[in-house]
Amino acid sequence: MARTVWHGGLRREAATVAPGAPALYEGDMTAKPRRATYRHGNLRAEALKAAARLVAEQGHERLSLREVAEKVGVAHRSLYNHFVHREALLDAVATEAYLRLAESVARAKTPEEYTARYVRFALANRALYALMTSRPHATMKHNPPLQAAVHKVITEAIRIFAGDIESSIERRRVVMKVYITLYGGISLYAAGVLDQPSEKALIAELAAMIAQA
Amino acid sequence: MARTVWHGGLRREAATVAPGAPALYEGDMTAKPRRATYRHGNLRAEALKAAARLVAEQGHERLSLREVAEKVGVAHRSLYNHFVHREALLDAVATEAYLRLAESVARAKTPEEYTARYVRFALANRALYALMTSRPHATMKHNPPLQAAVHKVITEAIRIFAGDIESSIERRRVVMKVYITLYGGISLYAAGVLDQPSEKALIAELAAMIAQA
DNA sequence: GCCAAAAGTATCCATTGGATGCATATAAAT
DNA sequence: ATTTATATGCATCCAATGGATACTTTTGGC
Repeated sequence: MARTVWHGGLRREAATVAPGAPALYEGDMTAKPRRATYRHGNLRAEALKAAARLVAEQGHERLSLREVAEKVGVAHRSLYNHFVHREALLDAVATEAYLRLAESVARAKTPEEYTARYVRFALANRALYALMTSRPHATMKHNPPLQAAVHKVITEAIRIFAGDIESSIERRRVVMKVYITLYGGISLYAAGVLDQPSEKALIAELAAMIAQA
Repeated sequence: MARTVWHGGLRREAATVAPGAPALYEGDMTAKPRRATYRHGNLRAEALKAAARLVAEQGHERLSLREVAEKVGVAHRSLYNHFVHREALLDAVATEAYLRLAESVARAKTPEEYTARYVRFALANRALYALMTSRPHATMKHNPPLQAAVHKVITEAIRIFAGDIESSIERRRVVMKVYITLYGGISLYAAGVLDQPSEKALIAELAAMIAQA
């Protein structure tokens, strides 16, 4: 068995500091853009931001912890102090995105406006939307912040689409219809299957589908 | 820039053989459980079968070429003789799945039956369905076999749902509605978001949504 | 029979997520 | 003001993966 120990792109200068060494971080600030302070200060938030941008650029499947770490200037392992694993980081990114979406749809006053806001958010942030909808349902059940964020979006849908419906069972049915249509429509459109002439036309079409019956 | 893209079962460049090498493969048959024959015989087909099973078991994201190779008893690199890369293998698996689905829906005689067959296939083969719908649209455009397989499924939908519609534009609209509803409904149901009482109820609900207007 | 292509194999590479163990900065307790 | 705990950061290691290169063995057509 080959024990090939591959030391990635390791370029460290030999000298590791001996135990009990004097002043650390003295003069070798040349090697890497070492941060001024040992503590980062706000790693979690900045990592989240960097991750969100990377997801938007390359899709969540391609997000690598190491790339995120490099962007914010820390060792990749440091991220584990704030996120138990890669999926947790993605969950956190998704949570923030849901909150932004909720904020937008909360301003809707009509079914058409909700539809428009939802669709526009999804299409303006396709990779992010793909991430949001990719979170396994099982995961959500054990991630209160994420669950709460999703709930906000749904709450607004209930307010708009089923506010005056008595039967709770019927209310449920309506909301289901809303999301089946929105999710299906956006997915197919984003995938290029629906070569609709425009985003506007898509919105109109989906709003019409939802309005039926 | 080369616009090659399908890479179906195509073979790469010739493998210039260097002369006069010392004979390996002589006496050290002890090391690994070498297959009886050097040639596998039907590697492509068997790899496809193994891959399909693995996808069904663990989802397409987790499929590893090495695992597939091990299942069929070859070196992982051998798969590259039949599939240019991992994605091509997944495309091939998806293609076969689409053909099976097409075969099923082709037997449908009514809209309700089409819906039922489509939904049942998707839910009985969730991971496979996820794979099928995950193929990037751009990929499909350059993969004739996959494209053809998808087309068969759609053709049957046209026959069933829009057979007697004159306007081609209206026909398109109807088919779009069918897939928006089916895809959205199945995705949400499979994700656990729609806690419908049963598959049967889901089918009825989706069929009703499609039938409207 | 010869030989080029087809179909395998071993081996290497870069990159990744994650585990371990240690170092250090800051807040809390003394 | 020390001491101590804990949160946060780092270097290093590891196994796995997709892919590249180079080589060997079959096989089918001549």
